Amino acid sequence: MRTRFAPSPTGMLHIGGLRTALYAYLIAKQTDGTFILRIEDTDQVRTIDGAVENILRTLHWAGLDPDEGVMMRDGLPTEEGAHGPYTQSQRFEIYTAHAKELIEKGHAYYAFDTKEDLDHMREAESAAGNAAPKYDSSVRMRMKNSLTLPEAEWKQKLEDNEPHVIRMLIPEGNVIRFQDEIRGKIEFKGMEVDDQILIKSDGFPTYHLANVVDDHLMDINMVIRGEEWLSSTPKHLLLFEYFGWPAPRYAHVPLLLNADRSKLSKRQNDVAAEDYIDKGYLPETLINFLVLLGWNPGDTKELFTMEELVETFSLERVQKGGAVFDPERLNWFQGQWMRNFSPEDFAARIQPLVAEVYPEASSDPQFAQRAGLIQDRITFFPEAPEMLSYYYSEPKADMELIASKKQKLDAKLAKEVIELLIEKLEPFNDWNEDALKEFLFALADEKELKKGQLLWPLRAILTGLPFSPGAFEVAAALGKEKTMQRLKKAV
RNA sequence: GGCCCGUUCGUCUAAUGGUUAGGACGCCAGGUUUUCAUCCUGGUAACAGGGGUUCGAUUCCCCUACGGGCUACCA
Repeated sequence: MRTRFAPSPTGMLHIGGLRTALYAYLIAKQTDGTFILRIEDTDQVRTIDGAVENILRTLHWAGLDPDEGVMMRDGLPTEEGAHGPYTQSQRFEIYTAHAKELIEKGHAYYAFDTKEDLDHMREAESAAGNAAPKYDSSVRMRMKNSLTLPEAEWKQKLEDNEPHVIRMLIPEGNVIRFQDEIRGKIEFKGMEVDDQILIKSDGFPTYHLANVVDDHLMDINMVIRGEEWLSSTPKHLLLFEYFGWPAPRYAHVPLLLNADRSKLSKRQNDVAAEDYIDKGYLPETLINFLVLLGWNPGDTKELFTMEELVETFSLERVQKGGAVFDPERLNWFQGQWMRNFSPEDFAARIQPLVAEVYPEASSDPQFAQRAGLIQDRITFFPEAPEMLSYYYSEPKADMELIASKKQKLDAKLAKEVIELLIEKLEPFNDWNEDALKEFLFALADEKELKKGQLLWPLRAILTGLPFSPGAFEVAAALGKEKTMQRLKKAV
């Protein structure tokens, strides 16, 4: 399969776009095919500087590097492949030539209507009770175009460079049927659409023309795109027919929705993939979460690597209805993937982050062991520095933290406990987690203290944090010297 | 308004012409635990409604409702 992802460089990559790209990527990969990236920048007004770079960076982060088309090389966008250029603004002449071909074949025509002409037309149609005024056979003959103007006249207008567009001639009462890979049979009875503009007055093609021409010229045989394109598919199919080209197969993927089931929007959610990168989500998390928003493997497996997805993904198992984007579930996947790292990988990933705050961490021989204690406790890498702060800086444990209502521990008792700990630990030398545990449990029993009454102050003093790995673990990892120092300082 | 698409627990979803309608997230309860988290056990909760077809429909058909998309010289 040759699939493509064809975003417009109008801003950050949308999370729904990322999912569409993922599906297209998976279909290409599982057929040893080609995943192509094409840039659809035919709207010169909405095109934003840097958007292409952002899209490429995000796709790379997600593991969806294109095989062909626009891609990143040495940090700069470039193009590779035999079907280029892959940026539509560089294919200007191709579209013009194809539009002219359609005119010659009688499937398209020049129109010279101004914005005002069209406004008047719509007003008149509304007044006449036509709720959906269209530029079709019912009004076509009253407008200023090469279908109605004498040939000499419209040719003169062209010569005079009078502003004009090229419109596609939509036949009446046509029935278009096609097979959608996800939805099955789709039927449009009577094409109730405008004579679509193919070339705008600025000479650029519209989506419809550029998309069809490029999908053909780039040998795309499977178009995977959002559901919002379903209604325009008849126009595209008609265009393929006009050109005499075989049409690709189409798969329209369901939309991503807000909690209230409206189309996923900025107002209610973060919609840019970059927002999730910035928050610290792993690429594995986002890919895993997104692929299951609209697809399922047919069994109860939920955790998938990209390799596994390439194996098992299929369009037949893609859902027809839209899927609500549920951040809670996203977070669950994040937890799963965080815990999925081997302890070595986990330590290697967080070490640079911790070292940014505590340079000492980069050469800490005990780093791996210390990191291992927090793997189950953090959901995002950026939480790591704080969770390890007490190894590299003096914690601030005030009495407010040390005394704990929940542990039935007031300031007075806390003080006594600390003194007891100092007294008993001073001569204790078997300084490892298990031995400390055994020793301190026995001590609590002996003094008729609840375990929490003994251990909470120890943990609080050693870490200065309300939540952290356990007291024995930290004491062992910290070493006897530092442990005793901190206890003494707390009194 | 018109055209098109859709509808199973709150959410992501499975399955089936006959099932106690399954799993996961969340939530609740319990267990492990010095805290938090992890982990373990259990619980809560769904076939949009109405007609058909059928011995039997959540499943097939029709209608309705609801939701969504499109209806631009945006993609």
